[in-house]
Amino acid sequence: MEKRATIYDIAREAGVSTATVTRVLAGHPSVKTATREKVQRVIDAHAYTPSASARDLERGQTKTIAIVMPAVINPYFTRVYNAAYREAEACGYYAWLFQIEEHKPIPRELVDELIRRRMDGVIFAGGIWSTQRTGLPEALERLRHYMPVVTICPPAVDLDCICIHSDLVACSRLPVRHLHALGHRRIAFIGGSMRLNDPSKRGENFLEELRALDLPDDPAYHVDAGFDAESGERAVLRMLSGLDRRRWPTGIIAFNDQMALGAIKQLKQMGLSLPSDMAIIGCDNQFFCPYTDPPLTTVDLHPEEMTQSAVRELLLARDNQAGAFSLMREASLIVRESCGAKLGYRKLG
Amino acid sequence: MEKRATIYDIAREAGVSTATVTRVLAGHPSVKTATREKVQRVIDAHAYTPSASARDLERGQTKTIAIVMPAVINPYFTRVYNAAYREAEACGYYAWLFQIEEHKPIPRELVDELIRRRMDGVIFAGGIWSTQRTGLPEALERLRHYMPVVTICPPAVDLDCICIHSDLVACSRLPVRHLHALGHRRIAFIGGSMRLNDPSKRGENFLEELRALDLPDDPAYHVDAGFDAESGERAVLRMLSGLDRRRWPTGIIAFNDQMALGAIKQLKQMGLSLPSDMAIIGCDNQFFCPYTDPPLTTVDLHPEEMTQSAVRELLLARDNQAGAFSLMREASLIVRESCGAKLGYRKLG
DNA sequence: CTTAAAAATGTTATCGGTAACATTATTTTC
DNA sequence: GAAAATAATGTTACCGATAACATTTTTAAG
Repeated sequence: MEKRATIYDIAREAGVSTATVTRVLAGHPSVKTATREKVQRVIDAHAYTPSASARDLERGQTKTIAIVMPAVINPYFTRVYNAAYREAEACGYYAWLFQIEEHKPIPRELVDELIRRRMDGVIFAGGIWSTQRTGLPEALERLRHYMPVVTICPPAVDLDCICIHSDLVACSRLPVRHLHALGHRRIAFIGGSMRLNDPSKRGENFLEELRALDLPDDPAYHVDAGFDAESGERAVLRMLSGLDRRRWPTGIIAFNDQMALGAIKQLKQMGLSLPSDMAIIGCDNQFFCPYTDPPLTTVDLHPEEMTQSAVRELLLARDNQAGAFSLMREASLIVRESCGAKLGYRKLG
Repeated sequence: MEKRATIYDIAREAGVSTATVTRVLAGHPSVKTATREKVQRVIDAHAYTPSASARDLERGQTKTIAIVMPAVINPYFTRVYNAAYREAEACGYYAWLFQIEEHKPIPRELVDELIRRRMDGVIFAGGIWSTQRTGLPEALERLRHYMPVVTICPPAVDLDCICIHSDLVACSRLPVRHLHALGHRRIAFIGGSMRLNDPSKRGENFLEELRALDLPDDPAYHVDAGFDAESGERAVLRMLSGLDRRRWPTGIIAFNDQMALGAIKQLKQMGLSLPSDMAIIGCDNQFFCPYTDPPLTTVDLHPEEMTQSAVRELLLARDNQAGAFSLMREASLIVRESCGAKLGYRKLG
């Protein structure tokens, strides 16, 4: 690779000092037009681009924020990442994604790397971590000395940082009430169960909603599973095959849309027709929801808006030194046809 | 934020020189055990992490490669990104994703940023760019002076760099032959048409396959569209509504799985039953393919493997100074049920 | 035409590491 | 026990920018 021109080369060739070159680069006003043009010509001639390492070293900042998330294979995280990238860009920053494994501790090495690379801030996202097992609090404790941190995840125990999250109570209430309003009485939940120490408490919230409506909270109506489509299949199979047909639920709420996808397949395979024999609701409003058969009713957590707030608050926190606080984003039910209703967009309190 | 400890602080406190600290950091053998331990204690006490900016500046490399791609909203690119991240990590590098807009020119500002940030290499990915309009050749010309470049995209005109691509002829041949073998004679193609100056030539290849098999290459059998599910819907509607029912194709090949998703919905909406009334084939083997109804037969381009090669070749190119060459990855047909066949996995020559 | 004020430019310490080279301490060898 | 070899550590120039401060040039004021 070629030897790069440095600011000294440019200064020498333009017959000025490096300070003047810096001024031209920064668009500083106190440079004579003639000088500016002369320097600019040399810059252009060499296609000179100043070294970010050198600048960062001197300035003590990198104009870069880190996003730490589980694999972007999951479309939800794809949306988070995209929103972060765009918002950062709009604020004159770059976003850098660091992937972690969903259910493993955050590697110490990664935390070090974020500090080494002098990130101007970090966003941790991940709705389904168990904060205990991932060691988020410890990572946070270390990072907070060096950079502001914002999390996009359930407001779990004593995370001493800015926390953006969605209304996870509504996230359970909306679908339960929707099904209830449509006449369903036996409602089940698949995935991300309470037994997994799920900080989002989706399972617990689900149960509470059932109780609030005097519906049966039969333990057979919620089963553990992974978070992908195949888990959805398995969960449905496991639940229904263990249950006398007369006790089958009439509606199923899935932890996310992928699981709903799998559930739909399994239900059809068992000979049920949807939505008449079984209603189903997903979560996340993924791109494929309008294209399932029947189109999937789901909950939208508005990850883009949450992420946008996260980036803004992060950048604000750099200056303000603001303490910990949390911000909640409401959830919306997106009604399609998988519950038999065809009402367009609608919110339930 | 806190003042960070520097290598000088550590050296002073440990009563050694900075060189010794550097040696301890690098695990250099010629440090007495006692000294090493003493220094390490101070390092640990301060949780000292050396500045990457300073190191990069001195070393002239960043241990970072850039991936430049259209939005990762598209699951295909998600897979590319993931594979790149993993492979880079396995090689001791970090991967940094930079997003661009699919059909707009690569911003000059982005190219500059890659140079400024002293990336150790760049991978451009994107199957569907028109290289002319994106200005890839120009970007490449500028970048190649500073870092090795690898593209994962159709081997378009005179890209003077390492180019990894999939067998795009097979990508058209496989589905056409599959349908032909199942008895289909009127076969249509939706999306990414030749009129768009598509460097992947999927449309052209499709036509050639038809001709090779003496099948009708009626222009009504291929329609332009975008690349998402909605485009698939529209494309099918447009094609079929413009065609006398007796001339309808019996099989449709979609540019990608999302389009196939839309096509399926539209076909069902028109009252057709799949696969008996219409066969359909997608491309990319996305996660949702097994979950469409019927499960979608598709082509797998093996993006993960391609990307892995891309990263390896890129890192190799740093040392070897190797010239331009290209590497092709074969495509596989993944047979499910959307064409009426249920054969499991199978390849067609 | 001075002189003060303002504008333009230059000088240089600094950011935090690395590593070549120099120096000092410790062994080894005879 | 002195010289030579080796091990351990220190000194310092350098990487390529930035910006505070100093200096020179130009303009304005009297």
